[in-house]
Amino acid sequence: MPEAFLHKFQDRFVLSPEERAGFLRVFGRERRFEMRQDLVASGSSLSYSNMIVDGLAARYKLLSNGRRQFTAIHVAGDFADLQSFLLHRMEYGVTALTPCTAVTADHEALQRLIEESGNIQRLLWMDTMLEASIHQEWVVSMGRRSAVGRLAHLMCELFMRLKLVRRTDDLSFKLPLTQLELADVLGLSIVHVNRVLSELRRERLLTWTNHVIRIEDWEKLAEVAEFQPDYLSVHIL
Amino acid sequence: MPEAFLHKFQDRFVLSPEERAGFLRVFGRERRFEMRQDLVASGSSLSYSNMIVDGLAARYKLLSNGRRQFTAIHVAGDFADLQSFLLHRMEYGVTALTPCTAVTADHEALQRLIEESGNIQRLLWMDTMLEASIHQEWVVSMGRRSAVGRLAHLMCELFMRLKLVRRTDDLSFKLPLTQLELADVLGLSIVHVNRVLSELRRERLLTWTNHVIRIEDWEKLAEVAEFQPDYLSVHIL
DNA sequence: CGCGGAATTGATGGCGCTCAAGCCACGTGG
DNA sequence: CCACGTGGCTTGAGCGCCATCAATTCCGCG
Repeated sequence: MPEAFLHKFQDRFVLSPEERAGFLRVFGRERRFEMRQDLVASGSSLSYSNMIVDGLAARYKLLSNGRRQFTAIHVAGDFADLQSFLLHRMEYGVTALTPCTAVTADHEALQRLIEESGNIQRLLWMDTMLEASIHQEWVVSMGRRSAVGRLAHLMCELFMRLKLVRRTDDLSFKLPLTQLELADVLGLSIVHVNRVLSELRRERLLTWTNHVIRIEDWEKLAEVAEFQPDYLSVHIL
Repeated sequence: MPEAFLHKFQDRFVLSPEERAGFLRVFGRERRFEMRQDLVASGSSLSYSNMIVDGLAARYKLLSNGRRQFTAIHVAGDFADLQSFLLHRMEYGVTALTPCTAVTADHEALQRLIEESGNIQRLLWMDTMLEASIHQEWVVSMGRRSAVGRLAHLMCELFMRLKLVRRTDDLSFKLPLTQLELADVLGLSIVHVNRVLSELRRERLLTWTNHVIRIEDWEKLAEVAEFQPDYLSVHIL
């Protein structure tokens, strides 16, 4: 299942068969998490990192009087906490947004793998750079996009990322979040998320029923979002 | 001058004398940029990367009808566009916020260096992870902090980062930006930045005169900002 | 059927935006 | 020396987006 990770890089990065095998071998036991269960607590130190292979997980930080902000959403093929490998101490928590399964990469094994293959280290480095790109785009969203644009942009992004790892179905994908969680992703209030959603529905850009997002009008949605997929290093669709 | 880069990691990461020498050798000619001159244009491909050695630079993205959002501020010791090394195409612009000098690291030389020393590749990887941490904290700021908290937090962050590379003087540091630029960093309007600044001044938390920020009350400023410096992987002050 | 969590809708208020005007410092040229 | 232009800062008025609070309604599930 960790193959999803490799899908993200498509033809941009090819490993030799041995590297590929070595990479896949680094992943150990599979663990299952309930919705809302934390995979990793903020402040902890770990001897392994988690890669999501199914479901959605998210990083979050808490502020005083209960405010919460998600800083990243992880889909299949994403490392949730590679930070713990390099920086030794997590400064955010990771929680399961949906029932979610992860495989672990033991840090010592990862270390050995990297020493054998600088190529794989480069691949992991590239992955964190891609993450950084996404963070930056979120900064743009929160700073300069309207609530509608922000939501539209997130939906475009998730669609593209899920498509890369083959978790979409035509123009729709599973998104079993609550509106509260979406609010904490977007930096909005739950009530306003509701209204913005209804606006996108009214304009026939997308629907969200039974926990499934269906994009009704990709062109218009991308226009409202001012979505430029370059930052995902993707060149499809 | 690229030594500033190494300061950031303090004792967390030590290179052997040879690695250190090799690392420093990779940097070539020094280039000087005027205020508001672009070091790198969005969309370009480069054969080298820029490390800031003096002044301030910033990444930005533009949206329709003139909106601009800075996604990162770079101080001495920061790579402005390491992205071009791994991803080949810049998806943001980099501009000089102040007169600014940079040294270039040729990609081919960088490549050779990395092949010799996985340790250095690890160091660079760590640097982009640190960047990602900062981006994430910005997301938290923009999503869940008030305008006052946001500005306070930025000042705390800049102070710590500049201190690490020895660009502070007691509790003050040079920050020769305009309020417009600050607005595009914080995702606020210029008018509101002005008001928020005057509030911090009124509360005697900081002053900003002659392009110098002076923190008058670190404790209170950090409290208003809810500043937790862990994300900078710094353990001083 | 009844419960509880989530979604929706309405009312109200405030933070932060826009527009507009005025101020100040600085440089330039008559 | 003054007139003028320019760029940045400051302040006020008014408004709108989005938050908060409070009801209801919807829906899945025991």
